[in-house]
Amino acid sequence: MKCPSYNLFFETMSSKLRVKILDLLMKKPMPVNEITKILKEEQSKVSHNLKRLHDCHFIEVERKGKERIYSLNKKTMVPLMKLVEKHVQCYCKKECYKK
Amino acid sequence: MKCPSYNLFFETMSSKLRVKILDLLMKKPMPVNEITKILKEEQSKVSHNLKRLHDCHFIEVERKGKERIYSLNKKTMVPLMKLVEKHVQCYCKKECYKK
DNA sequence: ATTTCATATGAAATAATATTCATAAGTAGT
DNA sequence: ACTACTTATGAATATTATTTCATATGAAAT
Repeated sequence: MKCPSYNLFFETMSSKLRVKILDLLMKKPMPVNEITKILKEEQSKVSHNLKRLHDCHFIEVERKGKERIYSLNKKTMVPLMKLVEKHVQCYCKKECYKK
Repeated sequence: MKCPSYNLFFETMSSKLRVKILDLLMKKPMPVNEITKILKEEQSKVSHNLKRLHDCHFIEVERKGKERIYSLNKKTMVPLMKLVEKHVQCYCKKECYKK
């Protein structure tokens, strides 16, 4: 079992594609080929990026026949995304820097 | 006023030096030359990285004579760090994957 | 106005990361 | 055992980010 560092945590989150994948998995678990179809990205590219996400325990895998079903680690990801969204919105909306 | 994106948020957090700077500012606000001395890093390097942190509103500045005092945006940074720490610890300690 | 100190900035050089491509590995069916 | 299908992986290449270096800016003091 790998032990993710602070930096690896954020580095892994700092890729557009990886965040897109996480957003997708927010809806429901799905196999690799479904992710590639929806995001229109190459399979190996997606697999490499899934590996990064998995190394950080942002996602989990389960075998189902030939497929591998990836699912989100909601315990960490949901509060994280909420926190970031709050911060981003705060500094994008007028209300927040009018005070 | 710049509006940080999700990716910029995480990208900015994904640098060892920048996280070190944030950790320092967690203790107290300080000017650039104090940061450079403590971290033993070049001034311009520190300044470039402070800019990134500031663009994302992770830190704030205040002028004081020739110096510029940087301080942490604790509102976002404290809960963020706690969240990450929790996640990292969970996947580093035995208890968490024994279940 | 010029010197000094503190910090910022632009651009080239360097380092780190991601993507691509070819191929391997695993599974299920015939 | 062979084929088809799904996903993983290694290594070369391409892309992106960081650092460095030279210099600019800005504030205070003389």
